[in-house]
Amino acid sequence: MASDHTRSAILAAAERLYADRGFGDVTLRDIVAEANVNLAAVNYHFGSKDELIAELFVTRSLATNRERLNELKAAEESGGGRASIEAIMHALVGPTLRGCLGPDREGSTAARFMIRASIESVPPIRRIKNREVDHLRKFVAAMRRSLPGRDDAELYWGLHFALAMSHHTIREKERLTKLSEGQCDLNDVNAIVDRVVTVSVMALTGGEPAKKAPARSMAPPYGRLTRQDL
Amino acid sequence: MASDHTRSAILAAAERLYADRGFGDVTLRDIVAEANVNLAAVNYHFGSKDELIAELFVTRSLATNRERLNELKAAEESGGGRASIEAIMHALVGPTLRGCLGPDREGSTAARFMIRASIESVPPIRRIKNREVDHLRKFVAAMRRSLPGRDDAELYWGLHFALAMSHHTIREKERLTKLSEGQCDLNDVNAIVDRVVTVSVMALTGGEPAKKAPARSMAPPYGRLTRQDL
DNA sequence: TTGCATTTCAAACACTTGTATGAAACTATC
DNA sequence: GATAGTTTCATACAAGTGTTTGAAATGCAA
Repeated sequence: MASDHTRSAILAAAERLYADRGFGDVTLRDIVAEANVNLAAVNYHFGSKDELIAELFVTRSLATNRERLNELKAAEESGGGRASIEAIMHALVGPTLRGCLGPDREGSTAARFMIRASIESVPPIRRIKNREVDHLRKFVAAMRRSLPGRDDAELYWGLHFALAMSHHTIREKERLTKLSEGQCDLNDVNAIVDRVVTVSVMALTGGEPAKKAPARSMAPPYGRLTRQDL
Repeated sequence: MASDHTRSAILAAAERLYADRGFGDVTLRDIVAEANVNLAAVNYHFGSKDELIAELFVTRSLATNRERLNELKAAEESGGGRASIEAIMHALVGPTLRGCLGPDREGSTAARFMIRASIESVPPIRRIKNREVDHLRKFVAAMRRSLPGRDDAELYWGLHFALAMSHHTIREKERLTKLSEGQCDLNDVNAIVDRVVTVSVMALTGGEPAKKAPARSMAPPYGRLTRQDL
Protein backbone atom coordinates (compact mmCIF):
# COMPACT_ATOMS: atom_id res chain seq x y z
CA MET A 1 0.00 0.00 0.00
CA ALA A 2 3.00 2.22 0.57
CA SER A 3 2.25 5.93 0.79
CA ASP A 4 -0.10 6.46 -2.14
CA HIS A 5 2.13 9.31 -3.13
CA THR A 6 2.03 8.54 -6.82
CA ARG A 7 -1.66 7.90 -6.84
CA SER A 8 -2.58 11.16 -5.18
CA ALA A 9 -0.09 13.10 -7.25
CA ILE A 10 -1.81 11.84 -10.37
CA LEU A 11 -5.25 12.72 -9.05
CA ALA A 12 -4.18 16.20 -8.06
CA ALA A 13 -2.35 16.90 -11.30
CA ALA A 14 -5.16 15.53 -13.40
CA GLU A 15 -7.79 17.58 -11.65
CA ARG A 16 -5.75 20.72 -11.97
CA LEU A 17 -5.03 20.23 -15.67
CA TYR A 18 -8.56 19.21 -16.54
CA ALA A 19 -9.88 22.19 -14.63
CA ASP A 20 -7.57 24.56 -16.44
CA ARG A 21 -7.58 23.23 -19.96
CA GLY A 22 -10.53 20.89 -20.33
CA PHE A 23 -10.71 17.18 -21.02
CA GLY A 24 -10.14 17.45 -24.72
CA ASP A 25 -6.83 19.19 -24.38
CA VAL A 26 -5.12 17.16 -21.69
CA THR A 27 -3.32 13.91 -22.40
CA LEU A 28 -2.00 11.32 -20.00
CA ARG A 29 1.47 12.53 -20.85
CA ASP A 30 0.56 16.01 -19.71
CA ILE A 31 -0.76 14.62 -16.47
CA VAL A 32 2.22 12.48 -15.62
CA ALA A 33 4.55 15.32 -16.49
CA GLU A 34 2.69 17.62 -14.13
CA ALA A 35 2.66 14.96 -11.44
CA ASN A 36 6.29 13.99 -11.99
CA VAL A 37 5.49 10.33 -12.28
CA ASN A 38 5.89 7.72 -14.93
CA LEU A 39 3.42 7.37 -17.77
CA ALA A 40 2.60 3.78 -16.91
CA ALA A 41 1.62 4.75 -13.41
CA VAL A 42 -1.78 5.89 -14.55
CA ASN A 43 -2.74 2.55 -15.94
CA TYR A 44 -1.13 0.77 -13.03
CA HIS A 45 -3.08 2.69 -10.42
CA PHE A 46 -6.32 3.39 -12.19
CA GLY A 47 -6.60 0.87 -14.97
CA SER A 48 -7.34 3.39 -17.66
CA LYS A 49 -7.69 7.05 -18.38
CA ASP A 50 -11.47 6.86 -18.17
CA GLU A 51 -11.35 5.29 -14.75
CA LEU A 52 -9.09 8.08 -13.58
CA ILE A 53 -11.58 10.66 -14.78
CA ALA A 54 -14.43 8.72 -13.26
CA GLU A 55 -12.71 8.60 -9.90
CA LEU A 56 -12.11 12.33 -9.94
CA PHE A 57 -15.71 13.02 -10.76
CA VAL A 58 -17.17 10.51 -8.36
CA THR A 59 -15.15 11.93 -5.52
CA ARG A 60 -16.39 15.44 -6.10
CA SER A 61 -19.94 14.32 -6.79
CA LEU A 62 -20.13 12.33 -3.61
CA ALA A 63 -18.99 15.37 -1.67
CA THR A 64 -21.70 17.52 -3.20
CA ASN A 65 -24.37 14.90 -2.70
CA ARG A 66 -23.36 14.46 0.88
CA GLU A 67 -23.62 18.19 1.46
CA ARG A 68 -27.03 18.27 -0.14
CA LEU A 69 -28.38 15.45 1.96
CA ASN A 70 -26.92 16.89 5.14
CA GLU A 71 -28.61 20.19 4.48
CA LEU A 72 -31.86 18.45 3.61
CA LYS A 73 -31.73 16.32 6.73
CA ALA A 74 -31.05 19.32 8.92
CA ALA A 75 -33.96 21.17 7.40
CA GLU A 76 -36.31 18.25 7.87
CA GLU A 77 -35.27 17.70 11.45
CA SER A 78 -35.69 21.30 12.41
CA GLY A 79 -39.10 21.21 10.76
CA GLY A 80 -40.31 18.14 12.54
CA GLY A 81 -39.87 15.78 9.61
CA ARG A 82 -41.21 18.17 7.06
CA ALA A 83 -38.96 20.82 5.57
CA SER A 84 -40.25 23.91 3.84
CA ILE A 85 -40.07 23.80 0.09
CA GLU A 86 -37.67 26.73 0.22
CA ALA A 87 -35.31 24.82 2.46
CA ILE A 88 -35.50 21.76 0.21
CA MET A 89 -34.67 23.74 -2.89
CA HIS A 90 -31.92 25.47 -1.01
CA ALA A 91 -30.41 22.13 -0.05
CA LEU A 92 -30.63 21.01 -3.64
CA VAL A 93 -28.96 23.91 -5.40
CA GLY A 94 -26.96 25.50 -2.63
CA PRO A 95 -24.04 23.09 -2.40
CA THR A 96 -23.48 22.97 -6.13
CA LEU A 97 -23.68 26.71 -6.61
CA ARG A 98 -21.53 27.46 -3.61
CA GLY A 99 -19.05 24.83 -4.72
CA CYS A 100 -18.69 26.16 -8.22
CA LEU A 101 -19.16 29.89 -7.77
CA GLY A 102 -18.12 30.48 -4.20
CA PRO A 103 -15.60 33.30 -3.68
CA ASP A 104 -13.36 31.39 -1.29
CA ARG A 105 -13.20 28.74 -3.93
CA GLU A 106 -12.78 31.01 -6.85
CA GLY A 107 -9.36 29.58 -7.55
CA SER A 108 -10.33 26.18 -6.28
CA THR A 109 -9.35 23.36 -8.53
CA ALA A 110 -12.23 21.21 -7.42
CA ALA A 111 -14.73 23.84 -8.40
CA ARG A 112 -13.21 24.54 -11.77
CA PHE A 113 -12.99 20.83 -12.41
CA MET A 114 -16.69 20.40 -11.76
CA ILE A 115 -17.49 23.26 -14.08
CA ARG A 116 -15.45 21.59 -16.78
CA ALA A 117 -17.23 18.33 -16.14
CA SER A 118 -20.50 20.15 -16.57
CA ILE A 119 -19.45 21.91 -19.75
CA GLU A 120 -17.60 19.22 -21.62
CA SER A 121 -19.48 16.11 -20.66
CA VAL A 122 -17.02 13.39 -21.52
CA PRO A 123 -18.22 9.73 -21.70
CA PRO A 124 -17.05 8.40 -18.34
CA ILE A 125 -18.67 11.35 -16.60
CA ARG A 126 -21.89 10.99 -18.49
CA ARG A 127 -22.10 7.39 -17.41
CA ILE A 128 -21.84 8.40 -13.78
CA LYS A 129 -24.37 11.18 -14.09
CA ASN A 130 -26.92 8.73 -15.34
CA ARG A 131 -26.77 6.99 -12.00
CA GLU A 132 -27.65 10.11 -10.05
CA VAL A 133 -31.35 9.41 -10.29
CA ASP A 134 -31.54 7.66 -6.95
CA HIS A 135 -30.04 10.64 -5.24
CA LEU A 136 -32.56 13.01 -6.77
CA ARG A 137 -35.45 10.79 -5.75
CA LYS A 138 -34.70 11.58 -2.16
CA PHE A 139 -35.41 15.20 -2.92
CA VAL A 140 -38.61 14.37 -4.72
CA ALA A 141 -39.70 12.46 -1.64
CA ALA A 142 -38.97 15.45 0.56
CA MET A 143 -40.84 17.71 -1.83
CA ARG A 144 -43.82 15.38 -1.70
CA ARG A 145 -43.89 15.63 2.05
CA SER A 146 -43.54 19.39 1.88
CA LEU A 147 -46.23 19.93 -0.72
CA PRO A 148 -48.68 17.11 -0.15
CA GLY A 149 -51.43 16.56 -2.65
CA ARG A 150 -49.48 18.09 -5.47
CA ASP A 151 -49.18 16.19 -8.70
CA ASP A 152 -45.91 14.29 -8.89
CA ALA A 153 -45.21 15.58 -12.37
CA GLU A 154 -45.27 19.11 -11.00
CA LEU A 155 -42.67 18.18 -8.44
CA TYR A 156 -40.42 16.68 -11.09
CA TRP A 157 -40.74 19.77 -13.23
CA GLY A 158 -39.89 21.96 -10.30
CA LEU A 159 -36.84 19.92 -9.47
CA HIS A 160 -35.84 19.89 -13.11
CA PHE A 161 -36.08 23.65 -13.44
CA ALA A 162 -34.15 24.20 -10.24
CA LEU A 163 -31.31 22.09 -11.54
CA ALA A 164 -31.61 23.81 -14.90
CA MET A 165 -31.07 27.25 -13.43
CA SER A 166 -28.34 26.08 -11.13
CA HIS A 167 -26.34 24.19 -13.73
CA HIS A 168 -26.84 26.73 -16.48
CA THR A 169 -25.60 29.48 -14.22
CA ILE A 170 -22.43 27.55 -13.51
CA ARG A 171 -21.97 26.54 -17.08
CA GLU A 172 -22.62 29.93 -18.62
CA LYS A 173 -21.38 32.25 -15.96
CA GLU A 174 -18.84 33.77 -18.28
CA ARG A 175 -21.41 34.36 -20.95
CA LEU A 176 -23.89 35.91 -18.56
CA THR A 177 -21.23 38.26 -17.28
CA LYS A 178 -20.36 39.25 -20.81
CA LEU A 179 -23.95 39.60 -21.94
CA SER A 180 -24.91 41.72 -18.98
CA GLU A 181 -21.66 43.64 -19.14
CA GLY A 182 -21.02 42.90 -15.51
CA GLN A 183 -24.45 43.98 -14.30
CA CYS A 184 -25.22 40.48 -13.08
CA ASP A 185 -23.00 39.87 -10.08
CA LEU A 186 -21.74 36.30 -10.32
CA ASN A 187 -19.62 36.69 -7.21
CA ASP A 188 -22.45 37.08 -4.74
CA VAL A 189 -23.20 33.39 -4.43
CA ASN A 190 -25.77 33.72 -1.70
CA ALA A 191 -27.77 36.12 -3.79
CA ILE A 192 -27.66 33.71 -6.70
CA VAL A 193 -28.75 30.82 -4.53
CA ASP A 194 -31.63 32.88 -3.22
CA ARG A 195 -32.59 33.87 -6.70
CA VAL A 196 -32.64 30.31 -7.96
CA VAL A 197 -34.51 29.13 -4.90
CA THR A 198 -37.09 31.88 -5.24
CA VAL A 199 -37.83 31.11 -8.85
CA SER A 200 -37.89 27.37 -8.22
CA VAL A 201 -40.38 27.79 -5.42
CA MET A 202 -42.51 30.04 -7.60
CA ALA A 203 -42.41 27.42 -10.30
CA LEU A 204 -43.69 24.88 -7.80
CA THR A 205 -46.23 26.95 -5.94
CA GLY A 206 -47.24 29.55 -8.46
CA GLY A 207 -45.81 32.55 -6.73
CA GLU A 208 -45.07 33.18 -3.09
CA PRO A 209 -41.93 34.83 -1.78
CA ALA A 210 -39.15 32.53 -0.62
CA LYS A 211 -37.47 32.37 2.76
CA LYS A 212 -33.87 31.56 3.55
CA ALA A 213 -31.95 28.60 4.95
CA PRO A 214 -28.32 28.37 6.08
CA ALA A 215 -25.63 25.89 5.13
CA ARG A 216 -21.90 25.56 4.56
CA SER A 217 -19.20 23.01 3.82
CA MET A 218 -15.68 22.22 2.66
CA ALA A 219 -14.16 20.22 -0.15
CA PRO A 220 -12.93 16.88 1.16
CA PRO A 221 -9.53 15.42 0.25
CA TYR A 222 -9.32 12.41 -1.95
CA GLY A 223 -9.67 8.96 -0.47
CA ARG A 224 -9.64 5.64 -2.15
CA LEU A 225 -12.96 4.70 -3.68
CA THR A 226 -14.50 1.36 -4.25
CA ARG A 227 -15.85 0.96 -7.75
CA GLN A 228 -19.49 1.79 -8.28
CA ASP A 229 -19.26 4.22 -5.48
CA LEU A 230 -21.91 6.58 -6.69
CA MET B 1 -19.39 24.76 -59.24
CA ALA B 2 -20.88 21.61 -60.68
CA SER B 3 -23.78 20.13 -58.72
CA ASP B 4 -22.57 20.36 -55.14
CA HIS B 5 -23.48 16.75 -54.83
CA THR B 6 -20.42 15.79 -52.85
CA ARG B 7 -20.61 18.79 -50.62
CA SER B 8 -24.20 18.23 -49.62
CA ALA B 9 -23.68 14.52 -49.24
CA ILE B 10 -20.95 15.23 -46.73
CA LEU B 11 -23.09 17.71 -44.83
CA ALA B 12 -26.02 15.34 -44.67
CA ALA B 13 -23.95 12.34 -43.68
CA ALA B 14 -22.03 14.29 -41.09
CA GLU B 15 -25.14 15.70 -39.49
CA ARG B 16 -26.75 12.30 -39.36
CA LEU B 17 -23.75 10.59 -37.82
CA TYR B 18 -23.05 13.34 -35.34
CA ALA B 19 -26.69 13.34 -34.34
CA ASP B 20 -26.69 9.59 -33.80
CA ARG B 21 -23.33 8.96 -32.24
CA GLY B 22 -21.97 12.27 -31.04
CA PHE B 23 -18.91 14.25 -32.06
CA GLY B 24 -16.46 12.22 -30.10
CA ASP B 25 -17.32 8.99 -31.82
CA VAL B 26 -17.44 10.01 -35.44
CA THR B 27 -14.35 10.32 -37.59
CA LEU B 28 -13.96 11.81 -41.03
CA ARG B 29 -13.61 8.30 -42.35
CA ASP B 30 -17.00 7.40 -40.95
CA ILE B 31 -18.50 10.42 -42.60
CA VAL B 32 -17.05 9.88 -46.04
CA ALA B 33 -18.05 6.24 -45.90
CA GLU B 34 -21.63 7.19 -45.08
CA ALA B 35 -21.61 9.82 -47.81
CA ASN B 36 -19.92 7.56 -50.34
CA VAL B 37 -17.29 10.13 -51.18
CA ASN B 38 -13.56 10.25 -50.93
CA LEU B 39 -11.76 11.07 -47.72
CA ALA B 40 -9.99 14.05 -49.22
CA ALA B 41 -13.28 15.60 -50.23
CA VAL B 42 -13.89 16.94 -46.75
CA ASN B 43 -10.73 18.99 -46.70
CA TYR B 44 -11.23 20.00 -50.30
CA HIS B 45 -14.73 21.34 -49.74
CA PHE B 46 -14.57 22.56 -46.17
CA GLY B 47 -10.93 23.11 -45.40
CA SER B 48 -10.96 21.11 -42.19
CA LYS B 49 -13.08 18.98 -39.96
CA ASP B 50 -13.76 21.86 -37.62
CA GLU B 51 -15.00 24.05 -40.41
CA LEU B 52 -17.38 21.31 -41.46
CA ILE B 53 -18.81 21.11 -37.97
CA ALA B 54 -19.00 24.87 -37.76
CA GLU B 55 -20.93 25.07 -40.99
CA LEU B 56 -23.42 22.48 -39.80
CA PHE B 57 -23.97 24.31 -36.56
CA VAL B 58 -24.13 27.77 -38.06
CA THR B 59 -26.75 26.68 -40.54
CA ARG B 60 -29.02 25.32 -37.86
CA SER B 61 -28.38 28.18 -35.50
CA LEU B 62 -29.21 30.76 -38.10
CA ALA B 63 -32.48 29.01 -38.76
CA THR B 64 -33.41 29.08 -35.10
CA ASN B 65 -32.36 32.68 -34.64
CA ARG B 66 -34.35 33.70 -37.67
CA GLU B 67 -37.42 31.99 -36.28
CA ARG B 68 -36.96 33.69 -32.95
CA LEU B 69 -36.64 37.13 -34.44
CA ASN B 70 -39.60 36.59 -36.74
CA GLU B 71 -41.76 35.62 -33.82
CA LEU B 72 -40.49 38.54 -31.80
CA LYS B 73 -41.11 40.98 -34.62
CA ALA B 74 -44.62 39.67 -35.16
CA ALA B 75 -45.38 40.03 -31.48
CA GLU B 76 -44.06 43.57 -31.35
CA GLU B 77 -45.96 44.63 -34.43
CA SER B 78 -49.25 43.25 -33.23
CA GLY B 79 -48.64 45.01 -29.94
CA GLY B 80 -47.90 48.38 -31.46
CA GLY B 81 -44.14 48.22 -31.00
CA ARG B 82 -44.29 46.75 -27.53
CA ALA B 83 -44.76 43.02 -27.10
CA SER B 84 -45.97 41.43 -23.89
CA ILE B 85 -43.26 39.82 -21.83
CA GLU B 86 -45.00 36.49 -22.34
CA ALA B 87 -44.78 36.86 -26.09
CA ILE B 88 -41.12 37.81 -25.89
CA MET B 89 -40.23 34.81 -23.79
CA HIS B 90 -42.28 32.66 -26.08
CA ALA B 91 -40.34 33.91 -29.07
CA LEU B 92 -37.12 33.21 -27.24
CA VAL B 93 -37.65 29.64 -26.14
CA GLY B 94 -40.35 28.45 -28.52
CA PRO B 95 -38.27 27.89 -31.65
CA THR B 96 -35.53 26.03 -29.85
CA LEU B 97 -37.87 23.81 -27.89
CA ARG B 98 -40.08 23.11 -30.85
CA GLY B 99 -37.04 22.42 -32.97
CA CYS B 100 -35.50 19.95 -30.58
CA LEU B 101 -38.51 18.32 -28.98
CA GLY B 102 -41.22 18.70 -31.58
CA PRO B 103 -43.13 15.52 -32.43
CA ASP B 104 -42.99 15.99 -36.19
CA ARG B 105 -39.27 16.29 -35.78
CA GLU B 106 -38.82 13.50 -33.36
CA GLY B 107 -36.72 11.57 -35.83
CA SER B 108 -35.34 14.70 -37.40
CA THR B 109 -31.65 14.72 -37.89
CA ALA B 110 -31.41 18.47 -37.49
CA ALA B 111 -33.02 18.33 -34.08
CA ARG B 112 -30.90 15.50 -32.82
CA PHE B 113 -27.83 17.22 -34.14
CA MET B 114 -28.63 20.36 -32.20
CA ILE B 115 -29.17 18.35 -29.06
CA ARG B 116 -25.76 16.79 -29.51
CA ALA B 117 -24.25 20.20 -30.08
CA SER B 118 -25.82 21.28 -26.82
CA ILE B 119 -24.65 18.25 -24.89
CA GLU B 120 -21.13 17.73 -26.17
CA SER B 121 -19.96 21.24 -26.75
CA VAL B 122 -17.01 20.71 -29.08
CA PRO B 123 -14.54 23.58 -29.68
CA PRO B 124 -15.74 24.88 -33.07
CA ILE B 125 -19.28 25.03 -31.76
CA ARG B 126 -18.28 26.76 -28.58
CA ARG B 127 -16.54 29.42 -30.60
CA ILE B 128 -19.72 30.11 -32.51
CA LYS B 129 -21.89 30.17 -29.43
CA ASN B 130 -19.75 32.88 -27.95
CA ARG B 131 -20.80 35.16 -30.76
CA GLU B 132 -24.50 34.77 -29.99
CA VAL B 133 -24.47 37.68 -27.60
CA ASP B 134 -25.59 40.19 -30.19
CA HIS B 135 -28.59 38.11 -31.00
CA LEU B 136 -29.64 37.91 -27.38
CA ARG B 137 -29.27 41.62 -26.91
CA LYS B 138 -32.19 42.14 -29.24
CA PHE B 139 -34.33 40.24 -26.79
CA VAL B 140 -33.06 42.24 -23.88
CA ALA B 141 -34.03 45.38 -25.76
CA ALA B 142 -37.52 44.05 -26.33
CA MET B 143 -37.80 43.09 -22.69
CA ARG B 144 -36.74 46.56 -21.68
CA ARG B 145 -39.53 48.03 -23.76
CA SER B 146 -42.00 45.55 -22.34
CA LEU B 147 -41.04 46.06 -18.70
CA PRO B 148 -39.90 49.67 -18.54
CA GLY B 149 -38.24 50.87 -15.40
CA ARG B 150 -37.05 47.46 -14.41
CA ASP B 151 -33.44 47.01 -13.48
CA ASP B 152 -31.40 45.72 -16.39
CA ALA B 153 -29.79 43.05 -14.26
CA GLU B 154 -33.24 41.62 -13.58
CA LEU B 155 -33.90 41.38 -17.28
CA TYR B 156 -30.62 39.57 -17.86
CA TRP B 157 -31.37 37.13 -15.08
CA GLY B 158 -34.80 36.46 -16.50
CA LEU B 159 -33.40 35.83 -19.95
CA HIS B 160 -30.71 33.66 -18.46
CA PHE B 161 -33.18 31.52 -16.55
CA ALA B 162 -35.43 31.16 -19.56
CA LEU B 163 -32.54 29.83 -21.61
CA ALA B 164 -31.51 27.67 -18.69
CA MET B 165 -34.85 25.90 -18.51
CA SER B 166 -35.12 25.61 -22.24
CA HIS B 167 -31.66 24.21 -22.84
CA HIS B 168 -31.65 21.99 -19.81
CA THR B 169 -34.93 20.44 -20.87
CA ILE B 170 -33.51 19.62 -24.27
CA ARG B 171 -30.25 18.40 -22.88
CA GLU B 172 -31.70 16.27 -20.12
CA LYS B 173 -34.96 15.16 -21.58
CA GLU B 174 -33.99 11.52 -21.32
CA ARG B 175 -33.03 11.89 -17.70
CA LEU B 176 -36.19 13.73 -16.80
CA THR B 177 -38.27 11.04 -18.43
CA LYS B 178 -36.39 8.41 -16.52
CA LEU B 179 -36.48 10.27 -13.22
CA SER B 180 -40.19 10.94 -13.46
CA GLU B 181 -40.87 7.48 -14.80
CA GLY B 182 -42.73 8.95 -17.72
CA GLN B 183 -44.89 11.26 -15.63
CA CYS B 184 -43.41 14.32 -17.28
CA ASP B 185 -44.65 14.34 -20.85
CA LEU B 186 -41.76 15.40 -23.03
CA ASN B 187 -43.80 14.96 -26.19
CA ASP B 188 -46.25 17.76 -25.57
CA VAL B 189 -43.99 20.54 -26.76
CA ASN B 190 -46.55 23.31 -26.47
CA ALA B 191 -47.16 22.46 -22.88
CA ILE B 192 -43.44 22.56 -22.21
CA VAL B 193 -43.06 25.90 -23.94
CA ASP B 194 -45.93 27.29 -21.89
CA ARG B 195 -44.41 25.94 -18.74
CA VAL B 196 -41.04 27.52 -19.43
CA VAL B 197 -42.62 30.80 -20.46
CA THR B 198 -44.78 30.88 -17.35
CA VAL B 199 -41.89 30.34 -14.99
CA SER B 200 -39.70 32.80 -16.88
CA VAL B 201 -42.35 35.47 -16.65
CA MET B 202 -42.80 34.77 -12.97
CA ALA B 203 -39.08 35.12 -12.51
CA LEU B 204 -39.24 38.51 -14.16
CA THR B 205 -42.41 39.89 -12.68
CA GLY B 206 -42.68 38.06 -9.40
CA GLY B 207 -45.73 36.02 -10.13
CA GLU B 208 -48.56 36.69 -12.54
CA PRO B 209 -50.09 34.06 -14.82
CA ALA B 210 -48.80 33.92 -18.38
CA LYS B 211 -50.70 34.26 -21.60
CA LYS B 212 -50.05 32.51 -24.88
CA ALA B 213 -48.59 33.43 -28.25
CA PRO B 214 -48.58 31.44 -31.50
CA ALA B 215 -45.72 30.53 -33.78
CA ARG B 216 -44.45 27.81 -36.09
CA SER B 217 -41.72 27.01 -38.61
CA MET B 218 -39.78 24.47 -40.64
CA ALA B 219 -36.17 23.39 -40.88
CA PRO B 220 -34.49 24.93 -43.91
CA PRO B 221 -32.28 22.98 -46.29
CA TYR B 222 -28.60 23.67 -46.44
CA GLY B 223 -27.24 26.47 -48.59
CA ARG B 224 -23.72 27.65 -49.00
CA LEU B 225 -22.59 29.95 -46.24
CA THR B 226 -20.15 32.76 -46.27
CA ARG B 227 -17.66 32.55 -43.44
CA GLN B 228 -18.47 34.43 -40.28
CA ASP B 229 -22.12 34.00 -41.04
CA LEU B 230 -23.35 34.05 -37.50
C1' DT C 1 20.29 -11.34 4.27
C1' DT C 2 16.93 -13.76 1.62
C1' DG C 3 12.70 -13.96 -0.66
C1' DC C 4 8.43 -12.11 -2.28
C1' DA C 5 5.17 -8.64 -3.58
C1' DT C 6 4.53 -4.04 -4.85
C1' DT C 7 5.72 -0.18 -7.40
C1' DT C 8 8.36 2.44 -10.85
C1' DC C 9 10.47 3.08 -15.15
C1' DA C 10 11.91 3.53 -20.18
C1' DA C 11 10.66 1.99 -24.19
C1' DA C 12 7.85 0.36 -27.59
C1' DC C 13 3.39 -1.00 -29.44
C1' DA C 14 -0.69 -0.71 -31.96
C1' DC C 15 -3.79 2.17 -33.59
C1' DT C 16 -6.41 6.18 -34.95
C1' DT C 17 -6.64 10.66 -36.20
C1' DG C 18 -6.84 14.79 -39.48
C1' DT C 19 -4.37 16.39 -43.33
C1' DA C 20 -1.49 16.63 -47.64
C1' DT C 21 -0.09 15.04 -52.19
C1' DG C 22 -0.05 14.33 -56.94
C1' DA C 23 -1.98 11.91 -60.48
C1' DA C 24 -6.38 10.77 -62.75
C1' DA C 25 -11.08 11.85 -64.16
C1' DC C 26 -14.26 15.00 -65.31
C1' DT C 27 -16.44 19.46 -67.15
C1' DA C 28 -16.90 23.40 -69.75
C1' DT C 29 -15.04 26.77 -73.03
C1' DC C 30 -13.00 27.90 -77.06
C1' DG D 1 -11.17 18.06 -79.96
C1' DA D 2 -7.63 20.48 -77.47
C1' DT D 3 -7.12 23.22 -73.23
C1' DA D 4 -7.69 24.92 -68.69
C1' DG D 5 -10.01 24.59 -64.46
C1' DT D 6 -12.36 21.92 -61.22
C1' DT D 7 -13.24 17.89 -58.71
C1' DT D 8 -12.25 13.13 -57.32
C1' DC D 9 -9.38 9.50 -55.90
C1' DA D 10 -5.94 6.20 -53.73
C1' DT D 11 -2.44 6.58 -50.95
C1' DA D 12 0.81 8.23 -47.83
C1' DC D 13 2.20 11.14 -44.03
C1' DA D 14 3.09 12.86 -39.55
C1' DA D 15 1.74 13.21 -35.21
C1' DG D 16 -0.48 11.92 -31.12
C1' DT D 17 -3.10 8.71 -28.44
C1' DG D 18 -3.91 5.22 -24.55
C1' DT D 19 -2.01 1.01 -23.34
C1' DT D 20 1.32 -2.84 -22.63
C1' DT D 21 5.65 -4.95 -21.52
C1' DG D 22 9.36 -6.71 -18.98
C1' DA D 23 13.00 -5.48 -16.44
C1' DA D 24 14.72 -2.64 -12.60
C1' DA D 25 14.00 -0.68 -8.16
C1' DT D 26 11.87 -0.56 -3.80
C1' DG D 27 9.59 -1.95 0.48
C1' DC D 28 8.59 -5.38 3.79
C1' DA D 29 8.47 -9.76 6.31
C1' DA D 30 10.88 -13.83 8.00
